Amino acid sequence: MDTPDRAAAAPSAAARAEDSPLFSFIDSLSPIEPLKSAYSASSIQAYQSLNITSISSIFTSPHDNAQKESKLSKSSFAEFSESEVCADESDKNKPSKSSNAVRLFACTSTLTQATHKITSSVSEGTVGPPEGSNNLPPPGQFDSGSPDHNTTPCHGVRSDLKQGKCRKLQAFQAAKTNTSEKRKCLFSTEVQLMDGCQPEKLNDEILGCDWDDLISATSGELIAYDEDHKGVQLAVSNAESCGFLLSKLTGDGDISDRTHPSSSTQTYYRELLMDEDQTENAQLVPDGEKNISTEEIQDNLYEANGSIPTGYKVETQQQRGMRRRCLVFEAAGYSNRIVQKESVMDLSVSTCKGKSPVQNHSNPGKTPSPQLQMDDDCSAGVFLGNDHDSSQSNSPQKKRRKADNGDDGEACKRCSCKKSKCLKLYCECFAAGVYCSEPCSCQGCLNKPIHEEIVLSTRKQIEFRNPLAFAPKVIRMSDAGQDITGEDPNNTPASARHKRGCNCKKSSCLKKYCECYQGGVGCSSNCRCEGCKNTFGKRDAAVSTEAEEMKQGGEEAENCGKEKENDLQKANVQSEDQPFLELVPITPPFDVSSSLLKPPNFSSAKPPRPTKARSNSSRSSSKAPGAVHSQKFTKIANSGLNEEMPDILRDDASPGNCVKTSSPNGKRVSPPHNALSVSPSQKGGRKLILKSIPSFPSLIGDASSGSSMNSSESAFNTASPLALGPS
DNA sequence: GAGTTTGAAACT
DNA sequence: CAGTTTCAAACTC
Repeated sequence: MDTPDRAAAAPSAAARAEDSPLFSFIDSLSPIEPLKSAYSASSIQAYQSLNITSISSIFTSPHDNAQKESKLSKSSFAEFSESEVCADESDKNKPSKSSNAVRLFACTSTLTQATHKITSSVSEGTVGPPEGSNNLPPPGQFDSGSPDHNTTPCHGVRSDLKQGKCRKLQAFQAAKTNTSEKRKCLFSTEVQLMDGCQPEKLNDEILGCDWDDLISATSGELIAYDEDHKGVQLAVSNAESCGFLLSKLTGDGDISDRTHPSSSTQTYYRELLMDEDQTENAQLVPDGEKNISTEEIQDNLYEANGSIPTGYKVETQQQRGMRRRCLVFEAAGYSNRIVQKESVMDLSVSTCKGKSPVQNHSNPGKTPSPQLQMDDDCSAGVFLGNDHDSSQSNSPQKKRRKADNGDDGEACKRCSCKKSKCLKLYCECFAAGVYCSEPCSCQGCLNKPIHEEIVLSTRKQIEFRNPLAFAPKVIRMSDAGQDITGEDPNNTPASARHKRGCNCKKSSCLKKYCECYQGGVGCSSNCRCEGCKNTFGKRDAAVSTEAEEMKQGGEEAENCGKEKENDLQKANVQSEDQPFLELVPITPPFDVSSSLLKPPNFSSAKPPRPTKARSNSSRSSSKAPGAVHSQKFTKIANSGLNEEMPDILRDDASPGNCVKTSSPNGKRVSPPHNALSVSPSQKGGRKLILKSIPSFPSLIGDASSGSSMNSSESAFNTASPLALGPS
């Protein structure tokens, strides 16, 4: 990292963002790194061998985290405090101040400065160069981790954190082969920018405190690399912490001036402490001190973009949005490519939420260049507005910004869970398959990327209990039909249905308590509502209509006919928790169109409910909704999507598909999990339609994850605007 | 903003 | 599987 002859690489790196080490690194941070690698024993061992203290204890700063402290999920406190707080606050467990740590910080510092420089070169005056010869605040400004803050409880290292680290490490390993030299160039150049400040020296001067503590947790993997690549890879592989520090040092601009959180964020932070952690952490975290979650550190990798040349920014924003949105994709092993497509999708489709915090705080006064314009438009803000940073969102400014963006409030509205930890379907975010994000006001949230394992396992459990738990609640066919085919605008919302059906009693399906009404669809026979007055379509009408259809469908295969008849009877007696057989088959195309092809609809609705892309699952396949409602399906398809549907989709369900299905609880039925695979034996239109579901791969059945992933990927591609394009 | 209502989700 | 409880959103004031 201190090779002088590489100094010249910095400008070129700035100019050629795509070739830059950081870019490569970020690019390598695939969220779907194979879990195996993430858990590789070697990685974990290397990490564990470091006797790492927690990140929370590392980045505890009462001042320098105005931007981020409010981002802290309360879970960060709760999680760490409950089981992982180590009472021993002494230094005895701290790793000795290692050269690695020194290098890391030095690297960070240099990177910071270099970034400043690069950024400045991109847009002069946008980000003032760091102040002071070393451009670093005095030790006092780095209260976090300072001896003064040794009272901060040192937390254990979360296993998921380790895994995440290891995963990133793997990613880095994969990427470093091609980019290590470039990184070296970049970072060596950065060293040159330090005006002769030696890393160790810098560390000694600036830290004046236990920065080794700060380093230890996040630099575990880096240290492992340090042997081979010295500080270069150390810094790069520890981009998270580097990013964190970057944001501290540069992203937030002048630390001394910005260390004091805005009142809003501070308030938020304190609310976090008081509301949830007062019983757990309040006494452990003195007022004014702040722990920085690992999640936050992850975020900082992206937030570091604030001081990163524009060329990097878009890419990392995509990554950011990716993380925000692809909760399940990650777990299911979606390819990074797919995820990126999703990101692109977001860019083109998603609502314009608040601009990125990065942009806000890192590019003050920037004169937008054509490119930096790109960052400023809504597409760029989507991701950051969608990410799980909460600090910015909680500022009135940001909220106002969101409101100004014109989208209805619901688009930005998120959960407010208090007790569910956002790990139950009560949580809209969790139910939607997304991580909680800044708009959320949840408490004790575990629905965060950092709690990925918990989230996924919980999802699994819920899915196991109810395979359709995460399926879209409402099938809006009218929008889809209009969007895709441009036909029949008279396709009323009533033609769509709430899949599971509501159970309203007092709301008469006239209020948003009613999911059908909320979804803008009429009630159906699936509903068990009383006194239905759904303006989008009453349940009684739906039932009678379906009854007629049933009768007309007498020529259907015998088994299917029987099923239908039974279904009709059930509907008529209004006592059956009829699975959403009726419309499940059409869900995918409609969802695709409504959520992906029709931005207005997208934005006006709640976070798009992820449709389940069912992959192989004996459970579901054996209980496939079948063709009980094949005629309905056909009718619907003809009315709305016939032109757009593949021939196979227009095919009436074959008798073979007439499988009566039932959910475990009798209320919900899962579409075939293998619907995504285009198997000849699964030629039923339903399954092929499901292929289009832009949804999560089933978490059920890991054994089929491979096929699941593939099929999900296929589904996703189909769902993606990119895939939907003429190409 | 606090309190109430509501119905889905979770639990037993 | 039905009844109950829990939960958070929707709603009202």
